[in-house]
Amino acid sequence: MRFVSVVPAIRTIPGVESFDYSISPEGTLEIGDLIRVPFRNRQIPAIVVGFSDSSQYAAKAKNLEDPQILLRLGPAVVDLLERTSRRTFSSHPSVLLAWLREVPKRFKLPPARASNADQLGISFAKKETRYLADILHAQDGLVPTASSCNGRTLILSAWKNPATSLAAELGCPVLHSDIPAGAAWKILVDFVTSDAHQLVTTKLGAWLACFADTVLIEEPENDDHKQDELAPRIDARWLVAECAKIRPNLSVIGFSLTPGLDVDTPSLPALTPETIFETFSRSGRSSFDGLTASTMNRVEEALVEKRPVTIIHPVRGERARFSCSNCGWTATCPACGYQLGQYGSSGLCRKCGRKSPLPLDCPQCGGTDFSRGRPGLDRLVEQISKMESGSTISIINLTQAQENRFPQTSLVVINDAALLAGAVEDIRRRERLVVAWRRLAAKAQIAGATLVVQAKDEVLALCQRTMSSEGLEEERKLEKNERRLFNFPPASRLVKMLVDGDEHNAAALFKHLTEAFPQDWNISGPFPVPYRSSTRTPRSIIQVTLPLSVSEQDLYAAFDPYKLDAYIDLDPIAFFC
DNA sequence: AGCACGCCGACT
DNA sequence: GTCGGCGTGCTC
Repeated sequence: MRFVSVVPAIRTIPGVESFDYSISPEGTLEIGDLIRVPFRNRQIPAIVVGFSDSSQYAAKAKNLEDPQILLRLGPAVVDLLERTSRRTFSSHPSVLLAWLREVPKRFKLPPARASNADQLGISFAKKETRYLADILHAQDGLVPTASSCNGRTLILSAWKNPATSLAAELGCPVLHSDIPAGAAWKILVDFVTSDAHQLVTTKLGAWLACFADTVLIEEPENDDHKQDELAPRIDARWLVAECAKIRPNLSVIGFSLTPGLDVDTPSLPALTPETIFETFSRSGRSSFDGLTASTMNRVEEALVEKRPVTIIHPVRGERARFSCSNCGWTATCPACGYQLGQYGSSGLCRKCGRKSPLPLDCPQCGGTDFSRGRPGLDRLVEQISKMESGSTISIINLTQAQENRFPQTSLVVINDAALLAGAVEDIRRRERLVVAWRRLAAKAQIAGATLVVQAKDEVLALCQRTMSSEGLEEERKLEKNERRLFNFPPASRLVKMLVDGDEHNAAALFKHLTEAFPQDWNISGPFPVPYRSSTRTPRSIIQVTLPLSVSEQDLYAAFDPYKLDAYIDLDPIAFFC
């Protein structure tokens, strides 16, 4: 009797890792073949991971007669699957499901063999990151590099829209979460079976690095390369690096604007767009909410010169909060307790997204003036539309600012640069702000645009400073020093554990960890996650800080026993929440 | 009998 | 983490 072990593309808890089926001895299956297997009363895609003459499930094993091979993915994928499962503490099947998502029920493609150039014995693989102000179009930027690459090239972009425009520019397909299953499958098969091909993908296609000769990573410093939902939390950058360990012939080139704190680099690109720094002050207000008088002068000048004007307004809706200007009462979400933003005439929870009505007058003092909260984008749009030639001004939110290019020679206004980093308080806040700010400044520079930056003095100083190489270097030193002081990455290693259930649950695990882990590992928590929508169970966070000297192997061994009790994140992108 | 619902073990 | 089998209890 001969058996094949497969990893099916389904969600399972850690521990349910593979399933055995009986096969005929003269079958042609190979490790890494993607097939369909009968599972319960369905046929589901699964990858072949091993063969054996015996199985502890022999009694249950169903027989695979003439299994249809969908795609020969090969052993590198199985290796990467194994490593990813180990690192993310999620099961092999769950990781495979995250990679394949949905295999269309019917597709008319002959069984094809995925390949890469490994067998050619090429060994001049590059591993480098280039620091450039114009990461796409500089002489050694991403686009010229992609065009000059031989073989198969995978291009990783952190966001859908930039990925799409990059693909259009390169004339190649794009893969992201909004591509329908059938089309996505075809793109995937095309990429892994053709000899010379380019593909732009967001994080969900990062595992295709198994089949690339070169991987190009846009903005490797950007945390949006990581899938930060619950499970599996996969970092596309880690996946590519791991793939390069499995396949030494893989070239990996990053194109970066602002190096991460964990890398040492001699060259920090300076940014030189035309920039006007506008400090907020009481006297300088204009009649437009959130814009200073001097900013509005610039806007009017630009309109006269017929230059396009873009205002980036990072507060969505009508107001950031619905708050009484008399007594300070603030509307909160009845479901989760988080602050409500004002969207039109109703309240919208910024945490759980629930809509709820807003009172006409303050339930605490009876006041009717709710103009205390910061004015939002919708409000500004309305005010601007009343202005003469206001219709030619485009007002965009942070996501749009992040994903779109600016028009040539335009005037770009950012209302409160401090909000570029998002609203979450975290020790990484300043780092994120610098990354986001430099990204914005680079885009203005590339477009030949003038940038008007509004913020309070302290933020303006940070922005101004980090445009130059020396200023950025100084900021990096400061930041690294602070991390050392407070014992945060990259000075030490931080592991985040998310525990579901009531606080006793988390407290019990915490107590257990303090006894099980070495003395010099610092365990803190459990911190309850403050705002959860009412339908969800409570959740707590435990943080473990440990020395950088601990090996990967020891790390895996230490945390593996707890993978059923908590979601474990070995490289969290948010340190506090 | 027909159907909705909830529990609990099995999935190969 | 799901699925589905089975028991329960309600309705036609």
